[in-house]
Amino acid sequence: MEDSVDVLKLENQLCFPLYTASRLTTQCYQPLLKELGLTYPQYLVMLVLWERDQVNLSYLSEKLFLQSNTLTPLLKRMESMDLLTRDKSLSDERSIVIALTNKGSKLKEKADCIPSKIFDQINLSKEQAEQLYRTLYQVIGELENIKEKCHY
Amino acid sequence: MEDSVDVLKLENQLCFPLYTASRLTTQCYQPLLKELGLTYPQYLVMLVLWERDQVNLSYLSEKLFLQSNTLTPLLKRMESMDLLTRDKSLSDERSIVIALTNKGSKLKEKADCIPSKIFDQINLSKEQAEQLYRTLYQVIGELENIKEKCHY
DNA sequence: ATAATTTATATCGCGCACGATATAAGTGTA
DNA sequence: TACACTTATATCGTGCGCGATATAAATTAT
Repeated sequence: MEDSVDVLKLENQLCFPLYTASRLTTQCYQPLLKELGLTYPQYLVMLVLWERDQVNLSYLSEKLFLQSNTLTPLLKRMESMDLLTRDKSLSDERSIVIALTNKGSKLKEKADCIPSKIFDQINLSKEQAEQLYRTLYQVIGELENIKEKCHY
Repeated sequence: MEDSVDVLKLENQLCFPLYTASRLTTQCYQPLLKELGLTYPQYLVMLVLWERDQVNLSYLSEKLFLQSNTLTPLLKRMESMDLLTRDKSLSDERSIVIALTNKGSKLKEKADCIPSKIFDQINLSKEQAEQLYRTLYQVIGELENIKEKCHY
């Protein structure tokens, strides 16, 4: 970041390359995920469910930093794709349980090769990637903290 | 990034925190940009135009890594907000010239305080921010290169 | 026990973002 | 010169993503 008089120059913004890198990486996923019939946000949902099946919407919301207004339609589409089911929880009727179908579970095998293919395209060294990872989660932590404070 | 057997664990993905940090930072802009009547992508367009007025759509496309299918409606809305004008180029009728209005130009003054406010929220050290910036542009460079190659 | 408050999720409206495609103008080749 | 090809932008359809709000169930307070 150059010491520039004009703070409003595009090249002096930190969030713009963040936004752009995010979009470009998501684009890289598209052809790979197309073979699985998934969009990138759907893929993220699957990652969570492959790791822990039968969760409520809040759990997905917490893990993915996405709200129900985004997740509800997204999960509905995935249900219609027979990847998962959405049922009311027995212990709390306001809550829904999201569970993988067999088809949804089996999709994991096809997804196995994706992370390394993406990583190859990004072409960062392992050290750079780790540093980037840590910084990004630091930013996320900061912004999540701010968000929680704003609720009071 | 942990050495984990399961490459498909959410915590082992690099692009997910990238995606999330991008979304969260964009959210931070919202209340600030709301006062200017702008969305984040519109703000980016303004950054480019404040720096260099009277450009064609391709220029914006190149600078912002956004395509015409995104930019055309976005610019149209900004034209209707009287921030800019879109006119056919005299030298090439396929091309349009996007120029700031007085209202659009003056908005820069109100935007002046935004970058520092955002930077404060992110709360990275200057060194961390610079490192992040460099790495992000490195990723962008890599992925843009791949994209250009895929056109052949 | 009842009312007030909170919580889990859904709905609504709008602005992107993007793959695919269309349209018209400009350029290159035979 | 005419045709083939390329280019600049627009259109189309779909899936998010998000601020704002609604609905119903659960919890808390009185």
